[in-house]
Amino acid sequence: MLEDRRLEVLRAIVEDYVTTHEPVGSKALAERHNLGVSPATIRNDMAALEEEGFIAQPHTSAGRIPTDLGYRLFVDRISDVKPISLGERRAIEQFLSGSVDLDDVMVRTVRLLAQVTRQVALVQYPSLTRSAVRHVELIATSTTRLLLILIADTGRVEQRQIEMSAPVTEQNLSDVRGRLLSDVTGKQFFLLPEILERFTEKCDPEVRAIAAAVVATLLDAATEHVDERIVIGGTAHLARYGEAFPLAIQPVLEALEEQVVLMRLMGEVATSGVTVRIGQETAVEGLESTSVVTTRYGRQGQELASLGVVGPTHMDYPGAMRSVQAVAQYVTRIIEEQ
Amino acid sequence: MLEDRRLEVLRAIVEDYVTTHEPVGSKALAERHNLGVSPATIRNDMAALEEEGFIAQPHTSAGRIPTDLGYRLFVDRISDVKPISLGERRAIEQFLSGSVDLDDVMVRTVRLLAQVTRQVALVQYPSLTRSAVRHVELIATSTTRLLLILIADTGRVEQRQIEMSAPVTEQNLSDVRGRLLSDVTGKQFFLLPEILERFTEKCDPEVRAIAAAVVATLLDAATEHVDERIVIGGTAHLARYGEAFPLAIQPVLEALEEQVVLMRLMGEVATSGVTVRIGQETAVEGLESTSVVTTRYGRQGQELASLGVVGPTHMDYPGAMRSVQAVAQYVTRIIEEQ
DNA sequence: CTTAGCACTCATATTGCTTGAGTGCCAAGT
DNA sequence: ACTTGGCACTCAAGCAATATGAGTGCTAAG
Repeated sequence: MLEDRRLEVLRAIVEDYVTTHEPVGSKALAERHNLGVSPATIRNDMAALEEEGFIAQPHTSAGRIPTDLGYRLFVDRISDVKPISLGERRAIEQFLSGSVDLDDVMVRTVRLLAQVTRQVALVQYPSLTRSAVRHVELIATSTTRLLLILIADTGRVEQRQIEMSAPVTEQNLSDVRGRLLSDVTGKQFFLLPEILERFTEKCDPEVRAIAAAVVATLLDAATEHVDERIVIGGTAHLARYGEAFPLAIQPVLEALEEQVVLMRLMGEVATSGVTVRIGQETAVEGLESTSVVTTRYGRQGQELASLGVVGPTHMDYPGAMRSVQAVAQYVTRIIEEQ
Repeated sequence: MLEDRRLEVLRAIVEDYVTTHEPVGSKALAERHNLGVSPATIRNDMAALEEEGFIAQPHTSAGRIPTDLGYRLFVDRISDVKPISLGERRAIEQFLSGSVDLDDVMVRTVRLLAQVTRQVALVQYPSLTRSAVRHVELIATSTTRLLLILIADTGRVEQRQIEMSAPVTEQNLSDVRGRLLSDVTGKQFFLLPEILERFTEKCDPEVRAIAAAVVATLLDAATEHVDERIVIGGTAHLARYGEAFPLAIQPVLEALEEQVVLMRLMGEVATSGVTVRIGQETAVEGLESTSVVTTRYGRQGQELASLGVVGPTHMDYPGAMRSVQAVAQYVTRIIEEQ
């Protein structure tokens, strides 16, 4: 059918353009893909596709390149994401195994993802709000200084100093510590505000000052800049395009250094499946000519955070989607083992 | 004296080249700096400087640019590092104050340094070996799983999982924890191997398995990849040069993603003062056409780690040296407050 | 030792020209 | 109604020839 062949032509254009990075013409298409029709016919289809806004010409005497809309259609309707090969599977497994702690897992993951996709990779630390308290520790580092340590079941550790106006006795501290431990251990972080609401009141008057300070700090640490940390890797891949493309890398690098931007990229992700945002769709200044492929990781229904890649709009979408998904799967597993 | 004027000329060349990024000619020099001599005289001096290898001509009919050797001389003998202004001082202070934990201090510092110098900034986490144990915590997360947490007096936290073959009772754990705490609290990390050498033997036979595992893990965490973490920021500044210069940014970005390379950059630093490595002197593949300005931070005699910037050889050396030094001073102060 | 004068060099910019990839359209074919 | 070969047309990119001028080195005079 006609409509079908047009999609075939679009797919061929996207695939060729992604590999060659050069506008593709009707003749080349007819040669490289056996579409069973002549260049002239393809030209007609191309004219139609251009009319509909899926492809464009850089200049009159050049071939066509896909528009953002073209990539969109490609991703939505044409491409099929193949499962990863056994070899890749093994490589991922090997790369991630042997991590000593959460930081290590994050760093290895981002490197792996960057290497596999040959793009800039982003990995967000597991959210505190979506995980549970494994342990809380409260230590006096001097008579008026406390150190609060929060350990999540994902292996994430947060620490905060607490400055007390009056000296704290070991006994009082121990009292608060004990109550706190039994109240919060194993609980989900997002439940803490509720759970600790009446914590201070229930304590002996003697230790209320400590309790109040500790609860305040704990809630602050558990909620404030909860999902802030994002690891980036593979920025060198950006330079690969450098000269040849309108992809000026400075704004991209700048955008990648803005926590706020990254949070938006990683936050607005569908809870299931792989999210692809193409060009303008990223809605981020500096990333207008890049695409972002992300997915969530963590057990289903309790997704911890996101990871993904950022690359030029002419990236290998099926490949990126496949790798991102596979890596997310393995990270989920590794973190649950921690 | 003649020799003096030649240095003056070199300084003028370096300064002009650093600001304009274009080869500077004799005429322009005579106009912009009042050297009191004519362009012809300057040409003679330039010929001599070129003979000695301090400057070079990109091509016959162009002005001169400094060579690595020229920058070296400039840094060693000519430039004077002015103290930072009160405004800058305030800005630094304000930027760094209000950090909630060590991670926060590191991130803020690297951003600050990148912003002030407009270069790529590197900040190394405080070395464990050079700091002391503030606290050790040992927690059972299941009957056979322990979590060891190390807190340094710099605020740095390390954590490790310990997998036991046999179940561990709370009492035994408490025993080991108590001994460990009293043995290591306040001690310098580099003394730990010695201190803990006979730890296991001194324990009750019942808890020796635990003790052995804990000590092994602790020593591993305290010594193995001790200085590995380095924070990078301001990579977008690299792109500023991008097109216009032989500074291909890909190799630079690649080098900056290699922990080993970074360690070499940050490790080989004079214990006092600011270290400047120019071009080839960096002895790092990918950084041949960049310079690295680093210094150590931390109390004198007990330097914790290094920080610095990486930029093109035609950077503003006095400015970079000044900023690096100033930031190091403030970081030292902030970390000691932690 | 300094300086003016001058011939020389050579990267860069400009211009005009050629080439050819690729298109759009039309008329003929199935 | 779609497909296809033919053909005129467009225009970026490459190339050669030329012009420009910044900057130099050298020489001879001050």
